[in-house]
Amino acid sequence: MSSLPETTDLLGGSTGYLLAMIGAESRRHFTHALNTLELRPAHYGALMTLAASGPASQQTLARSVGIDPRNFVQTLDQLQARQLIQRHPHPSDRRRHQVQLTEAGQQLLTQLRTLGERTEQDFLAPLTPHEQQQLHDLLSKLHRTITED
Amino acid sequence: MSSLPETTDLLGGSTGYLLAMIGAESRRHFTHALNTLELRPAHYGALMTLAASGPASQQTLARSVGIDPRNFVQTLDQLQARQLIQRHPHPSDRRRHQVQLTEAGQQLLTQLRTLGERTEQDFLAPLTPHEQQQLHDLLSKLHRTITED
DNA sequence: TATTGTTATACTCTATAACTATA
DNA sequence: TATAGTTATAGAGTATAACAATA
Repeated sequence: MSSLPETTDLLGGSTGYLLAMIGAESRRHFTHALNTLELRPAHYGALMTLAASGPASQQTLARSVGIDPRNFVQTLDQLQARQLIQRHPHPSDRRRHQVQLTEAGQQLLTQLRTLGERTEQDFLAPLTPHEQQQLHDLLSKLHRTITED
Repeated sequence: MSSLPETTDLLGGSTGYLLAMIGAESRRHFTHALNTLELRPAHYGALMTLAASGPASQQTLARSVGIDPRNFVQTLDQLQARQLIQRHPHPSDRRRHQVQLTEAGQQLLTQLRTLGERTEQDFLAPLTPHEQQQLHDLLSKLHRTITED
């Protein structure tokens, strides 16, 4: 399904339900855009987080992206197969793998960033810039409190 | 994974990503609450929409809930097996099934409504009532424009 | 004992193709 | 030719259990 329920339904009265539906739609929108680069959201999250925070262990990275570390192994395998990331042994802890971007991975970042921004602007176009800022602030506040637990 | 990524990550700068993550978390929260009644979100959507709009065809109902009609058949089968809904032949169109709540289904609604409200309030607790209203308005506006296509 | 990475498995959600019976 | 309901199937996302190597 690519379309959301009509506005006449009563479920739309619930903010929680709206949040779940629009969140899913946002993800679909984003997933579709990433398809042009043959990437999925988890790949995007991994690459962007690596770019932002530098080399990290798989556990740290997985938690930052919001993916279960056990399900993250395959995601990294796929990125490694495309030579976008590398796994190195951690200098002092032999259990860990230090994950980092390759040159190819870094080169992809420019495209990834513009694609991300364009896709987001496309999705949020119905809102004014001020409303977009409001939405971002409200979501940030929710996000902050939820993750504080 | 039951926890969202930390606030320090750069993905949180993207409203679209926040939307997708918090939407998923809202759904998890809601799914978990519905578990106490051995129902899933699709069941909840079907029952609440039936209560609001009265008897409807499967197609109409599926679209109102936001589920692909092909995937909706099983959902209705399960509700019917628990005798919460009934399928009747449509009086003038023999292709259609008229779906409606049973008495048991209607009796469940009270629990469903209080559970829905309590769950939503729990999730949105970090926001003030005014902020909750703001969020609802913004999401409604997005929802309306998206479904207008 | 606890943690890192891994494999295997399962369940839900979502998406699509193909069929039937009716219109 | 189009629509309503159905069946079957496949993929992505998510979750859990169990294991080896290491701390």
